[in-house]
Amino acid sequence: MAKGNLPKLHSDFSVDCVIFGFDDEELKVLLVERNEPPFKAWKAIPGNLVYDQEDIDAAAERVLYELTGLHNIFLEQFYSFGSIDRHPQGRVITVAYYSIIKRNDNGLHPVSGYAKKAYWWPADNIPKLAFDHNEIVDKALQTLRHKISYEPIGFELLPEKFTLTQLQHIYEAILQKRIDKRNFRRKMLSYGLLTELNQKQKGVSHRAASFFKFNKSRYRSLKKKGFIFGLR
Amino acid sequence: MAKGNLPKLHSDFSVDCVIFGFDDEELKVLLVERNEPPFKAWKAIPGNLVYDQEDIDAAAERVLYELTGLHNIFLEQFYSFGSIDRHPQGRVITVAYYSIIKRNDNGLHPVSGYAKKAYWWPADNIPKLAFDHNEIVDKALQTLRHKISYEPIGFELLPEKFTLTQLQHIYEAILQKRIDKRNFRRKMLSYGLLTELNQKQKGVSHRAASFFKFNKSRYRSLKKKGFIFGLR
DNA sequence: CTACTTAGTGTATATTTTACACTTTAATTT
DNA sequence: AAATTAAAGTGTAAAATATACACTAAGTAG
Repeated sequence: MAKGNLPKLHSDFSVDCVIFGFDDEELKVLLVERNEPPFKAWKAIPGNLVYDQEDIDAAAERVLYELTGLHNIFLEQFYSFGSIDRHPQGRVITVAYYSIIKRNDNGLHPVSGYAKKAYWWPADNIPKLAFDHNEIVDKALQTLRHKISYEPIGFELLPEKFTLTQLQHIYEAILQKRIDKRNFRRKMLSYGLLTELNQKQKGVSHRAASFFKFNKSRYRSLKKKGFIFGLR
Repeated sequence: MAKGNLPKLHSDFSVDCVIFGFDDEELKVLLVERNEPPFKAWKAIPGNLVYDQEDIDAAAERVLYELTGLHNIFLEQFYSFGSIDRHPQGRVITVAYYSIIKRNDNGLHPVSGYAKKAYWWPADNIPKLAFDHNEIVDKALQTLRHKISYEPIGFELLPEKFTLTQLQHIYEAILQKRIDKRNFRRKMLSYGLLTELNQKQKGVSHRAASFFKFNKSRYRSLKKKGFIFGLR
């Protein structure tokens, strides 16, 4: 695996997965503690080498599952990183994915051992990471921030039923700006894709908010006709 | 290189490059004729295996140079394709780039032999291509169509000096819709990024159009402040 | 029953987008 | 040299969208 003096016609490669979550306050990124020599550091979500029998999308799903115990999660490839010297152990090209998950209070259920030491970090305050992982997380963040302006990915961070205030907080956290409550609600409701449920919050010490759900299948059919769901 | 029965920890990989051009009428894609057995077909721009000593971006630039004789061209990675069976000769993951070039009447000056048989095809009428190259070209087109809505990539298809009508034709070709001339001009000029030159077309049998140039450095500084140049 | 906290709502103004048709200029034709 | 042809270049009104802004409603806690 060490770099040879003659060109080799193959390289190792891996998938990396940047995982975003939201805790009702701010956007978070899941980072794992790297304990292997030669140094100890945080790193972005583990890459995994990909095997010959596995599509890269499937490899990314596997990595995500091993870390979180979750299946059927929003997961999208966003860039591949291939500088010669990006990895100290030799040439490793990585195909990077980002994932957006709903954080529930049960926490994560990692399947494999290496994923045990994973913690959420504020997206706007990422520590120094191993290798080129800061670059990867940055690009994932850029992608997420851009994407929310033309696709309804905010809902991926929320449970099935959510309040408009929760949704607004997500847009504010991702777009990094304050949004007017009335204008936000008007805009979101104008698309006709949110259904108000006959349910309200319980146990809150103030007026209870209505729950809504997002009509995903209706969105998909509108999207085919050129409709854009987004907010700048 | 054939698929083994046991997992291998590496795979071959390549870069592919989808090249767009514009001939004052429509958007074109450069395709090369594939003559190697076992079959003959058009394919998207040649992938090339990447060597251990080469960054993937550099490899893409090299491929582009070999095909066109051009350097310093718009070139951007957009997706990686890694299905197990995408290539008949075994597992090859490819990092795909798209490029936008100015077509001048000199034509192309391919450097390497394999690129001699390259022809421009209308982007909306691509023939059946080898491997998964139709998928790759489709995704490149989607990327281009999306990108033009928030970045001034149209200028990459034009010479230094261009008329507003040329520019409009590019937007129409890429966005696949008619645009009102007055509204288009007003919008484009409103950004303050086009400088009208003291030069006009010559030898045209109608009123001669003014030439303009695009102020790229000014655009870059505006972009840093959050400015978006685009058209939907 | 009072205080506290967040949910929920309307309107006026500014900005942006859209739709639309004629005059100007240069070369070519007669 | 006058008429024809072809694309360049230009303004305005209406519609749609985005923005700015402040109070009332409802539920809980004390």
